[in-house]
Amino acid sequence: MSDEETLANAGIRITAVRTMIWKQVRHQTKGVFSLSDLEEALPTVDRSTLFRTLTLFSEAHLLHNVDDGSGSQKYCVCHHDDTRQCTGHVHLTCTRCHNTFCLTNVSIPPVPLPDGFIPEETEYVVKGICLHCAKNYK
Amino acid sequence: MSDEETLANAGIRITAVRTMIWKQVRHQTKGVFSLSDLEEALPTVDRSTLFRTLTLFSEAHLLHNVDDGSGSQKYCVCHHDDTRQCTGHVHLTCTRCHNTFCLTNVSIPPVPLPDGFIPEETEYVVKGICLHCAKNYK
DNA sequence: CTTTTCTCGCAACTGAGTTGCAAAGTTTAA
DNA sequence: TTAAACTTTGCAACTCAGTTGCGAGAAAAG
Repeated sequence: MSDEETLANAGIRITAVRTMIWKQVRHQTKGVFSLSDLEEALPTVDRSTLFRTLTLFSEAHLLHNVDDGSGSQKYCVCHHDDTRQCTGHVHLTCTRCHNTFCLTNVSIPPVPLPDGFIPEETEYVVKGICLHCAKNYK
Repeated sequence: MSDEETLANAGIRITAVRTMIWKQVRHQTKGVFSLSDLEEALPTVDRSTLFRTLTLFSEAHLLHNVDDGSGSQKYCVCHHDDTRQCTGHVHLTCTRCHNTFCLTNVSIPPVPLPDGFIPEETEYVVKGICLHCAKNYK
């Protein structure tokens, strides 16, 4: 499926800017990225446009939002047809390089919740030092 | 133990402002609070002073920091002598009233981590609707 | 081809966090 | 007890991420 088809299938109108953003988002190395990461990669596109486009993609379930506790919103490409599969897994955040990684194959173990609380979404984030940083800075 | 003794025991120099902040922090109703909450409760004290004092208390293990994914730093009074017991439990965040609650008796179930990753801290946050909001807004 | 609607970039603003600096307060030591 | 040294506080200013209003230009509809 081409990039344009992916957007069209999600009900998103195709423009040059949106296609460019989608290509960048799909082909970047980081699994989880922030608005600032994207800003750096695409300096010709305005911050507000990036923000609005990410919001659009997120609402269309092409991306999902990740709260990694860094205080800034992160995004991650959905690789499943079912959006529900995209959330619900564990994330790792490196306290040195500040990258966040998805453990897509590790789902979040459930915990008992108090009666009457209606759960909507769960975040499980492990902060620590990633393999790469542990090697280089040790 | 008096409020002043608590501060002194933690190795914190006592001042009128610090005592005032500590009293407010201990006697407030919310379990988990933000800098803004405190600002509202103590309008005579400057934001920067509140910030520096919270950081000080946190370093002295009188408080601990909570990342609830709201994008703003939250704090919570430590009720244990051992700081380690203060973290490691599950938090609930209400998406309606934006309050965060500690489930101090529910510890975070471990997950398998990739080899070489050195864990430091784990956040487990369940977002949803709290009992109170579920009743009132249903 | 013209009208209507959508998209984009610019500028400006919000809110949380943070810092430099000088004034006020506290401690130390003569 | 008083001067010097140090600490704490408030003010102002700044950063950074996110967000919004608006007008110009692009795309779609008729």
